[in-house]
Amino acid sequence: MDAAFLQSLLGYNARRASLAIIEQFHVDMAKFDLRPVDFSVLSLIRHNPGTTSRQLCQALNILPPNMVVFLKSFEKRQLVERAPHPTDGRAMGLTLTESGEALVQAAEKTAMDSGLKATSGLTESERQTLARLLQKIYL
Amino acid sequence: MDAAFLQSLLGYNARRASLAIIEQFHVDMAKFDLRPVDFSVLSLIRHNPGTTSRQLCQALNILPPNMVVFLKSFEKRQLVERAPHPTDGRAMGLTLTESGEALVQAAEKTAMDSGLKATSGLTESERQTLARLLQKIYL
DNA sequence: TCAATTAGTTATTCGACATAACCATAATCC
DNA sequence: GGATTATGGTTATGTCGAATAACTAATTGA
Repeated sequence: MDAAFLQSLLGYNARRASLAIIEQFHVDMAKFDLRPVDFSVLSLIRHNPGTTSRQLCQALNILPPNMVVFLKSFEKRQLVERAPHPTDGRAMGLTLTESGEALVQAAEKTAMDSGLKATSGLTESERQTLARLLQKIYL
Repeated sequence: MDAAFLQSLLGYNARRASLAIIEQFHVDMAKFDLRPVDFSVLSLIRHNPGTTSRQLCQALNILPPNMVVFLKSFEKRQLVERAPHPTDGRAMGLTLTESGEALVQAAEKTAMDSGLKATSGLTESERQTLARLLQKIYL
């Protein structure tokens, strides 16, 4: 099958590569029962304690109704706590629980390893180049 | 919002970048009424006339039941023709119709332009580096 | 020859993502 | 200060792409 033309398109390559990396990610994250989007949300809460649902939505391009579902499941799993926001009576400040902190810390370590595994054909310098070029596209 | 950790992950960058490119692609392809997957299928048929549904499925990682739906719509739009396969009585050989050929040819031109537009912050040499590194991941 | 495999199809399900409508609080502006 | 508008959050629902199960017809091969 001649796929030379498709392979000349950056979008095609970006999509195939990101699918490959995410598939590896999915496998490695299974032990934490976290999907990529779950991990992204939790990691952002970890590094931005007290953040609001709305801020997470903006950062990750997720719509509020869907975020509600994620946060509910995190609360049920006792990974995240919601406290009244100090200055905005409508909002809730989000923080990790102690067990959430432990889980996300371990998951972040796994996430880094997973990325290395998925790009084992690249040198460290190539990885940095790749990350830099990708960020130039979407940032 | 501090997203520094997520941005250090290749998978996160790859996903965000591919979404950005594909969004542009979607906009530019609207005039042909083709989604990215439609375009991929049609382009592969163009460059592999007589190919079978199964081969397309393998090349694009699409499951057969879903491919059936795509091909049906292409046939209805008179972009693709199905002929009995010369050697395998179960299979059908796929080719573009005359109007399909014209449409895909124009769409391929648009696809290349769209990729350039989505990566306008990159130099041509950076684009080539990016494509090469991405292919090292998924091929 | 006959069991196992393969190409293609139908019907259905699952899951990610989007829309519409709503409540409570905040901010804005006469 | 009070009415209006905007915003954070939520519920219910819809849409669409992707996956599963089950089937027919044709091929392969032991």
